[in-house]
Amino acid sequence: MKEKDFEGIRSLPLFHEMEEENFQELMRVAYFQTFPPQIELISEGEPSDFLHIVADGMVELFSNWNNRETTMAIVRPVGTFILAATVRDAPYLMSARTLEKSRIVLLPSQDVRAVFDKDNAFARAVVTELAACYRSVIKASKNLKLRTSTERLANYMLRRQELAGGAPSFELPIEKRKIASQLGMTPENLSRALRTLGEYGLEIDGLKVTIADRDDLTRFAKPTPLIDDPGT
Amino acid sequence: MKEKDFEGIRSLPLFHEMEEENFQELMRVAYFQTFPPQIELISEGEPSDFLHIVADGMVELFSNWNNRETTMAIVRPVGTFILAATVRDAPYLMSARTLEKSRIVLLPSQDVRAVFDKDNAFARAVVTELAACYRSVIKASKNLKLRTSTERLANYMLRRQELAGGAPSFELPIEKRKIASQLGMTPENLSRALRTLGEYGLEIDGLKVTIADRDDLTRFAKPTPLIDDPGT
DNA sequence: GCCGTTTCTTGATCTCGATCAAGCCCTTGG
DNA sequence: CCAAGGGCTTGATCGAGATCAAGAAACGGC
Repeated sequence: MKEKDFEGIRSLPLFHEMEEENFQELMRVAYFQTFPPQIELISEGEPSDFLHIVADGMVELFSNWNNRETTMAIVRPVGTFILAATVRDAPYLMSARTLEKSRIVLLPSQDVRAVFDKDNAFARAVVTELAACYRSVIKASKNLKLRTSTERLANYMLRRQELAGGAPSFELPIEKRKIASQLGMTPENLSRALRTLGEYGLEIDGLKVTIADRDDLTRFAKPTPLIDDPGT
Repeated sequence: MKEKDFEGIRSLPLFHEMEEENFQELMRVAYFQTFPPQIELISEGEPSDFLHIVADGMVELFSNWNNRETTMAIVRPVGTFILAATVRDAPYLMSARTLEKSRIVLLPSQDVRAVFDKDNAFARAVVTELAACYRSVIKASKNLKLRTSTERLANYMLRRQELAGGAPSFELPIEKRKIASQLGMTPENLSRALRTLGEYGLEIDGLKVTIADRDDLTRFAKPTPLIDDPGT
């Protein structure tokens, strides 16, 4: 079981170029754990003892303030989270919970920092990864500040369609309330915004979305790589 | 003139620990330029040819979409910007303009990447800096999603007071319209929110702010290091 | 298969914030 | 000194989104 995970982790850009010896060392000290759904893995404010890797399942990153809560991101296999806190040895800024049964790999932060110090390829990969994380949050921030909720939803749907392979019909990956929270809106509002997007050829039935005319929706959504492209 | 700047730059965490030789190399290939106010230094979407350092003056980072514009951050001496784009060799996600007469140091991105590859101390510093940038954007995002505009303003004022040394009276560093845009609100709304904060002991006259009772304002603002602390 | 829970939806209402418009004040340049 | 322009404030109105409430649909557990 562990060996299967090794491959997946090794294939991540973050671990792909590092020395085999150092990779093995990290795997040796790693904890492999399976969690049921709805388990809070970490809480914001706690010291960052582990770098987390989602080997299987799905994890939600969220934050609280003054009895309000918001979803910051969803992490899917194979992805990592809390890299920045690990690097800086600072408290977590977000909490994390499993959304479904998930297999999580925990790398002790101090070991990650130790390998970082002696493995240049790994150090480079950490920098590249962090820069990517930074840019994706900047994009999320632009999305929030420059667009209305319906515009955010339209672009979200276009992106989901791409990730699903481009077919006119596809399934939403998470419940709508989480999508709403991620997009900075209420579930009620999401419902209404979906009806609004019907005017631009978007049909929804449960979690199944059908985009009749992509061009039509695109004209409304006005996507730009400087906000919507996950890679660059 | 240049030598004076050297010290300021060298004192930055980003450049402080690197080899003197490599630092000198970077300074040798750097461009030192003074710009008048309101000059657009870079535009989002352009390739990232230079890492920028604000040696003197003030620079606004902003973004546009669909005829809307928002202020993302203000960079003050001595601070850098566009580090993530430089590292990834990816297009700028934000534009930048001078707000006042500013002296800017431009480091060619490829030289920065070259030094990064051979100087471990610099590489480590880049990672630390990027992690800090990432965390500050996450905080900004939480601020936007979890708070109302008046709550954001109250916390902004508390932070400004700290940065000004803690005295009851202090001056705002930029025009209110920029503050409004940074906080994700309109100038009109900022004006009204300031009046609202009067109920909690905040007085404003032009750019001069007086906080009569910090505890009172704090009870309303409910600041938390997980959103408002710039350092951690 | 049924019950209880939770999510989703829809409608009504309200609040926050945006927009539009006008007047004031300050700065800047002639 | 005056005129022009821009930033700031204030009021009125509008619109987006939040909240409250209730019913419908989906899901999970026994």
